[in-house]
Amino acid sequence: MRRPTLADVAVRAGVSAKTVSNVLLGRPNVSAATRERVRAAVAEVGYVVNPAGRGLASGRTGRIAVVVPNLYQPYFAELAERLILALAECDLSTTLRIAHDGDAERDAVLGVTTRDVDGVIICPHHFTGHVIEDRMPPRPVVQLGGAPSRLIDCVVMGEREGFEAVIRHLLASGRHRIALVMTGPEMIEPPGERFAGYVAALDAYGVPFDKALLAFGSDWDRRMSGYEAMVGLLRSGARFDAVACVNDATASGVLRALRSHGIRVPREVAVTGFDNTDEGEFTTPSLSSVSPEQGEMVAEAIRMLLERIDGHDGPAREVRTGARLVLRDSSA
Amino acid sequence: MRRPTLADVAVRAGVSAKTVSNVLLGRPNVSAATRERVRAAVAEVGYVVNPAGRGLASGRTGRIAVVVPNLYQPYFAELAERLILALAECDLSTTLRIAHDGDAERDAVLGVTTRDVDGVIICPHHFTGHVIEDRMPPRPVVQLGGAPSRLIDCVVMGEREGFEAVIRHLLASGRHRIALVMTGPEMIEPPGERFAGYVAALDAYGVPFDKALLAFGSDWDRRMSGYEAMVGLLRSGARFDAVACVNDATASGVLRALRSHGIRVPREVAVTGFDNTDEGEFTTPSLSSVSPEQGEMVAEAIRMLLERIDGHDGPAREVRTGARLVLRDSSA
DNA sequence: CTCATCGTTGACAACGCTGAACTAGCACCT
DNA sequence: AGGTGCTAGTTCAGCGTTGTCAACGATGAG
Repeated sequence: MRRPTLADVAVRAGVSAKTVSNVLLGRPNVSAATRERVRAAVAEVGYVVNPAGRGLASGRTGRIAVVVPNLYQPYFAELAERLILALAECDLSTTLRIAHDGDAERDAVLGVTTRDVDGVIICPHHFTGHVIEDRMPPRPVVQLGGAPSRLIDCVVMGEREGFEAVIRHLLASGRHRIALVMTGPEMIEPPGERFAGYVAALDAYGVPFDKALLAFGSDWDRRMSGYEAMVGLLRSGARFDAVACVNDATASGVLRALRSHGIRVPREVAVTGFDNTDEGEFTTPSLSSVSPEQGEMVAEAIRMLLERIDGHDGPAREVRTGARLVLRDSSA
Repeated sequence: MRRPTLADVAVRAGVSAKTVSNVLLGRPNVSAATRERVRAAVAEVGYVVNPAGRGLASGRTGRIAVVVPNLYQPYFAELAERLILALAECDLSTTLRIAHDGDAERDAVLGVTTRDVDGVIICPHHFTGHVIEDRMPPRPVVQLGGAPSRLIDCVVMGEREGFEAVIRHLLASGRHRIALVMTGPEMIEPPGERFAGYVAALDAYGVPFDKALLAFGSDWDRRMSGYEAMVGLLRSGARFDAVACVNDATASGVLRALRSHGIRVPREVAVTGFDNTDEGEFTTPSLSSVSPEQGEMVAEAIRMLLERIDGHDGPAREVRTGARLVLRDSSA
């Protein structure tokens, strides 16, 4: 029982294989009657295109590479899931690549490890457009989150605005010594989006910036990293009444550190996260956070990528999407 | 600047295209000298195979579909990540499919939604081999976790053994009224692996089984589900000194429910999870759990799948892998 | 009534690769 | 000398699809 081919459908419909192909590709210049006859024949013989054949003839694969640093971070897992489902809606299949470090991300963007695809959507961890220098990626690439560059289309989550909003919320509740738990010095210089939001909010309230309130974890999104950073800050003797964390996982570690030092949240110290992951609802106390509009981010990324694949040329674009403040017990 | 083809390499190396192909495929009947010459030529012209061409000619795609119910559960996210990386080691690319419900899982197994692949690895949520009845999948399929069936090769995580171990641990610490938080009645009838482990441990200690200690959540792995189940159990007035949960996420919700009712863990009630996700280290208190040997599971699944793709025929096989008890504060 | 035009369809040649079948050369045996 | 068996390599014909271009019939203008 061979799998039916275009030719089989063609015989059935009494037309040439090429006409069947045209119908399937939605090409113009096929009469409605023929179109209908072909569709019927396709259904009757149970035809499905062979992507290998199509790929060979057209030079396209119908596949998009989605590159994420890992899947254990809920933020990336959710983003990957949304991307896969949204791309499937567009009849595009997906190949997921895990890029553990900056080199792997660069290779994915430059097409070294992503050859068999029409385009790449990268959700970067370390990556910024700068690392590829002047080498243009051989295939369309869209960056989803992270720091934008002049080279690659980028969807920028409203990190700055979101982070500023959460800091303003803390300031408005009367807390003025707000510690900031980040991942590494590189988030300050060059200033990361979230750090910029922090500074902007302080400015708006006329609160002086105090370097002693910065704490750095060793690893971006491990809970342990937040724990270590918090312990370090407590040992330093710095005084603070709120802790803003760059993400929920870090905040989870911070909460644990505060608890183990007998500091009550939010009574003595308020804590906030970022990303609004599922977990935040179940920490003790539940965690205030900022929810990026992932649906919007994904839609924009796919739109831009498809335009590029369709041949759109021009300078790198930048689209900003929104973020929403989610208040829970940890900052009441 | 055309992308180089086999023919280009062949000219460069002074052999036929077929010989280059043979070298690339590691076929015998090529002298060491020729082999070396070809390799050099490949490197010089920067040749990379065109998977579409290869696929069309060979009938294989070099791609495996990995099917998971979602990515927001750390257990599946980690499994997917491991699978992707391990398959990449074997020069197999991966297409990740999200199958939200049993129908989607069945379609993936039966090849309806997974056409362009050489094989399928399914990490099931609802799926059991029975739903496909007598329809044989058109492509090799391996099931990773879940309930085995007579139809499909299956890697069974040592759920029964692992769950029995954690219950024995609770019993050994003197707790005899052990509540069990599960997802739905179907885990009891037909008996799920974890439920079987629970019963076996009770038997071994001569502790009578008490139906009043069973609690059911609405959803498999949502934290909220554990929360609701626990609240229900507390309202029922049942008395217990330990709660064993079918997974960490459920346990996280249970901890929250106990806390909000002022019940101290582990002083009054011990709590255990399953899966040993990262999160368990950061709950309050930290969560005792069972760690499945995912590395082993993944390796076995891939081995079986490759054997099938290589033409191995025969009845469905079943491989059991281990699980390891991880003790933390929640059951001290 | 003829000719140009337009919309529709078909013939054919790729696309890059591999399987099957074949050949040339050599060593070994009878 | 002639057959046999093996290795190293080649030739050729597709695999299923789409792009190019030519051919066709119908239509409308002159």
